[in-house]
Amino acid sequence: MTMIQTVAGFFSKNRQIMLYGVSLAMLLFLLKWLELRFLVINHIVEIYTGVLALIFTGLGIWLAVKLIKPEVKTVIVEKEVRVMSDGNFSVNEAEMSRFGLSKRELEVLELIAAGLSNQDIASRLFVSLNTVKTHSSRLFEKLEVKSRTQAVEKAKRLSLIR
Amino acid sequence: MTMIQTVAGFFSKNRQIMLYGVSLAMLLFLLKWLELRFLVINHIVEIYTGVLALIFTGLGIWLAVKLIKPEVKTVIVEKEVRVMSDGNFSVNEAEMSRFGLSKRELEVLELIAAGLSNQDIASRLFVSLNTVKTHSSRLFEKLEVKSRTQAVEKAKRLSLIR
DNA sequence: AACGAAATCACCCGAAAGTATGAATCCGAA
DNA sequence: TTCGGATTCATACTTTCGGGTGATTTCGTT
Repeated sequence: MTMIQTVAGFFSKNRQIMLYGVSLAMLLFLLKWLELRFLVINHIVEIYTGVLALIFTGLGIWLAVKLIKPEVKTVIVEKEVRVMSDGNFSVNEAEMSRFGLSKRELEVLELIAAGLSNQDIASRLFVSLNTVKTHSSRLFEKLEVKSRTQAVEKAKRLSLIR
Repeated sequence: MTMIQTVAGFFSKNRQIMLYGVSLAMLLFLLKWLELRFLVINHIVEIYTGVLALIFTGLGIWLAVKLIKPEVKTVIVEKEVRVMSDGNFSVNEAEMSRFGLSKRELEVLELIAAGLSNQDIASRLFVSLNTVKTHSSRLFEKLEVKSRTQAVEKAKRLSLIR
């Protein structure tokens, strides 16, 4: 902020200026009134000065409090966000050979795990339904399971598929 | 921090103080000049008041700046940190309600995912096969799938089950 | 007490899945 | 070239799954 802008900003705060003027006027009236009644003439200047000092010191403090910008402190908090394990690791080659699944059987297994029906898999692989059944039966034997759901469960558990 | 930076920082942080000081000096000069030419004794009170006002307003501001602790405004910025999921987090409650699965339906879903047949599930839950079929049918409707394998795939993908 | 959601069970039917057996073709290794 | 595994397909059969409908009971809420 430049000095020009500071000055402009100060004067743009009209309410403060108004308040300032009104306060001053009222004070002068009060002083005049007091002068006529109670205060002794030979101390009027000191009293006047003291009152002015107090008032304008207070005004200055009030202005400063209003104008000073709060210091901004930025705190960076690390927030843990759990994400799916990104599956970048490949399928378990060791377990792969252990069950002796053929390439085609593994392919069928993956499609079964994706939730496809045998007919869907047949269409996808351009083979007959019977072929898919044969493959699935054989891979069930090799995995020692009795249904496609068990096969998927075991295959995922052993990371044969992701 | 170097001396240059310190001084620069001081001036930048106390622009308002500087402004008041400069204004005061200029005003005094002006008054001296005016006193020598036009204004004399008959305006001394107003001038004195103005000068006092400026001085003590400046004093007030200076005091405030010196004594008042700057308000610290704390801004918290959350930074997301990706971590591998270790499977310890519970099922997704938000998605849970989205599908409106009942307690029993979720139970059946979990057993289906474990690879059990409907008959197995019936035995495990001590209910009839028909009951399991009803539950599974209803949960398939709610999950908008057509088979147990698809249900398992979707449920695991959405963390409805682990 | 009335209500609605949840849970339970039954029966029927068609579709899908799985088993068993046999067979043809292809392809890489011995 | 021969052999065996892999792949393909077929037919027949059994089991399981899933949809549809209807009914009863339980239980918490109003």
